[in-house]
Amino acid sequence: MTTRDTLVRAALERFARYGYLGSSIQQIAADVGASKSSVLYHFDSKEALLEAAMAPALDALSGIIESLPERRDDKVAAAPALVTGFVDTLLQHSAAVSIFISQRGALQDVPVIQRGNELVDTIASTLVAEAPSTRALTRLSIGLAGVAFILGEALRETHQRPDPAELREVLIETLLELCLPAACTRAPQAEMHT
Amino acid sequence: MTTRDTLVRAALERFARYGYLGSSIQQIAADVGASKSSVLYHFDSKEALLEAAMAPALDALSGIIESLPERRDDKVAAAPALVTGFVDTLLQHSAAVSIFISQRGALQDVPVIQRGNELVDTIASTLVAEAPSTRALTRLSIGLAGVAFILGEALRETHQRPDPAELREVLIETLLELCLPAACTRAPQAEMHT
DNA sequence: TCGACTTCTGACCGATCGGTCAGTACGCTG
DNA sequence: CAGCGTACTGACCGATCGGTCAGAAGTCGA
Repeated sequence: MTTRDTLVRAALERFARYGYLGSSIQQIAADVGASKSSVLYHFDSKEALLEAAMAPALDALSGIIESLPERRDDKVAAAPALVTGFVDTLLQHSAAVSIFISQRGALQDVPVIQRGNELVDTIASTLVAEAPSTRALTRLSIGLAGVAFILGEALRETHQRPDPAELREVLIETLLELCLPAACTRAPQAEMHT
Repeated sequence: MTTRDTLVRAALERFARYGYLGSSIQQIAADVGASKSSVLYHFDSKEALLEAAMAPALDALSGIIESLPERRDDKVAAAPALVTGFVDTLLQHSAAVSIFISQRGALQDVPVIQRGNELVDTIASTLVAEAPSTRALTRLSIGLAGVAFILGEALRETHQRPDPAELREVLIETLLELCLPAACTRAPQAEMHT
């Protein structure tokens, strides 16, 4: 593995755990036994390092939504496979996903974050294209943000690590449940109208 | 309104929007037309300012879980009212909730964040006391994190602001759905075992 | 052996950070 | 008026930040 790749991995972990603003180039360099100058030799700036670290995840998600419009037959039937692939991609890039979800507010001026925002907008508008109700959009947001949060939580060393396979199944199932319109009615609906 | 209260409000908004590490005392002071020294006169440190800003939200949530063990009759029947009160509290303190959820990783050494962590642990263990399965816990986490994310998103000026009343209902309904064990079986379960 | 290129480093720079401190303006009480 | 506590400020401090730069060390082909 090249020094550059090592730095990207270290940066990804640091940024996910302590935040982009909470991580210094010095610390990332120390993590891999290099100097701050070495980091700035491989990457033009701290932002460039963040971009290099986030790029694979963004590319993977871009790939998913590009191959999306092909299957147009039955949305409900296609949903499980779609959500499964989506969750697997999120799991593969959990650190980057966690960085994006929890820090996109503070980093709204960073280009790579803006690219992520556009990507999310595309996903959202695609998934709820035919029923862009506030309700559907909100449920989808809860699902995506919740899943991303779990991903970020899973890569911390505290608490016990859940079984990855079981986690994957629960994520897929829950996201699917939030994504599809509620087919079966809930029993007690509280005192809400509807 | 006293200068102190004004500063707390400004800090809450800054911290939620740009992150604790992304906000300087100088900026918060400028938001209210005061000087940096004035901020440090009212609060011993930047951490103390964060604590003062988060305290009302943490106190409110503490109040909720303290009044929890009283109703022990039927968990399922009590859930709607409980979740409703919970969501309303989160809505009242949306900025603080957003700060906590998205920055608790980067601020894990800050005492007020640790207090929040303990609070969340208490809530989680209380809500899934009788069925502490990974599944139930994960679903609950997704719901809480998702709702908190929506809250943080709602207080940004970008995009259109959704109808508060409708948002509240969707949040309650969705959280309730994720909280209660799935009473009715989903139709297509994909190619997962189980 | 001699450059040329890549990789990497320590020294250094200006800016900004959180925080300290001496001092000022003001209102109240005696 | 004097004295005192509250509210507030500008000047200043050390530390750390991201980033620049000149140069050292190694490799490689001519």
